[in-house]
Amino acid sequence: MADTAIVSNTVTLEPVGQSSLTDRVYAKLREAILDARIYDEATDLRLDERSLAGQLGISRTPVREAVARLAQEGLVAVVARKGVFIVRKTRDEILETITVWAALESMAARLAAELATVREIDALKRLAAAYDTDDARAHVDEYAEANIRFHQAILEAGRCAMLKDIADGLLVHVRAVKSRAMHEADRAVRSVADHRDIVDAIAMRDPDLAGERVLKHTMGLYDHVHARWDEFSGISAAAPSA
Amino acid sequence: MADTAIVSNTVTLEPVGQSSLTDRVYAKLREAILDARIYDEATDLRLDERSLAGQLGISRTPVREAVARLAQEGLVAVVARKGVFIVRKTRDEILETITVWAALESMAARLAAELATVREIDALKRLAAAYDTDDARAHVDEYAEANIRFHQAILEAGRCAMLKDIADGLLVHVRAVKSRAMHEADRAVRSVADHRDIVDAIAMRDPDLAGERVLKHTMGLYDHVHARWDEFSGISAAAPSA
DNA sequence: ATCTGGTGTGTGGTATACCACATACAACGA
DNA sequence: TCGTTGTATGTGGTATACCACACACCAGAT
Repeated sequence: MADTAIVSNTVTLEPVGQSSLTDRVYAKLREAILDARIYDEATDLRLDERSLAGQLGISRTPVREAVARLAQEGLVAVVARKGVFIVRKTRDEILETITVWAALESMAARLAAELATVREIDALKRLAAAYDTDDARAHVDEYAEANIRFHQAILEAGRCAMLKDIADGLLVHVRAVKSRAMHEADRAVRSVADHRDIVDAIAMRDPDLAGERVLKHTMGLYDHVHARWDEFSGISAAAPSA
Repeated sequence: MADTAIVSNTVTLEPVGQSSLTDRVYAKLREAILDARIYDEATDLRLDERSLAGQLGISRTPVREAVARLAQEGLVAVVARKGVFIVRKTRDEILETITVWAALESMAARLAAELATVREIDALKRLAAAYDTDDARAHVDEYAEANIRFHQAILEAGRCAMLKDIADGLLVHVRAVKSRAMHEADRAVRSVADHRDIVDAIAMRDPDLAGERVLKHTMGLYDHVHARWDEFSGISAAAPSA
């Protein structure tokens, strides 16, 4: 009965962990799918609601709601009376995703050119300069991560939460492709140069230029995937296969 | 036992109404919210899962799943142990929505300039020419609908389903604002002119120009809302109040 | 008259049971 | 041997029951 108020009432105490089971399951599943090397052939694409509920020690209900969210997000597809399957996007879907991503990030760059603080621009400069062309060539996987962070930073500098949220939703699908494409040496090199140009445009406070450069940069990835999709069969986030 | 196959087996029979209850409830609720004049003050923002289930003659489960989808879409907000509420977007959220919309449609216009068929371009021309400035001024509400159709057509001409899907999701929130803004005579007039320019750019097969014009056009709406939000209090889709 | 505390009621959250259908496989017939 | 058909089993879809908490309201004390 006591201990409801541990301290004097004038203190604003923590809003308490309000996350529902559904939320936590959703986050867990999403993370699991994310580093599950989706595009790694032979990865089990199947999810079983009952089995998941069992493993997590909860009922099917929150699992189902979490799965439903993943489904709307396009990460999984649920087929009545057949099962829940992790979605492996087709070439065309990946291309569409890249297109949307380009649209969003380009707009963010425009906004960033107008709104970014000098502090943010400095941060961008640092991110863009962290790897020179040789570094990028040498530590490709590491650079791929830095690359993602750079683009995230631009999205954030745009100060439009919705822009970033939608882009984040697509990130899962773009990530693997991006890191894979990065393995072509010339692409990593070009990426470093492009990033520098993009930051320059933002620093010059030129929205049109910034937007255009981001657009061309991302559509470069589009062209790359468009031309060489077949080589992407069986890609994975980090692929150690003997 | 019989009547499983009504006709001979070589006939591919209809895929049957495969929509689940959840899907239908989702569609119904979405539609209901859409023409519920969300931004009409005094509209009841509350949704009751049990009551809805009762009205529809089904259990809470599909209703909950439908509500969850609407929630992720941002149309409603569910608060634990308090209720489900239709979301009335704030000024800043509307502005963000317009921004994202601009990004998507601008990209669609770029693509349309490259990919649209002559037939599609003709259709766009017709949509843009259907109302001249006087018509637009005279039949504002009617024109507002035509306006939406024009923008939808551009999204479609881009041949990027994902672009259009995401934009459709935002449409609900943009719609009311757009039709309201249209009531300022000069905006309707400018809109007609802008549309013509946009189609021209697409017809000229100039992606950069098309993208830029759509961007400026939509950001015009942004500026308008930015400057005159207060007058939007209590807007509605079609407001007949005595 | 005002404040305090308990209690009733309604909400979304969760657990559980059952359903209809899809699938695989075994049993049977030609 | 091959094809057909019945049947067992597993899946997501739906219905239902119960829970914990939020909130409003009222009784009692001050």
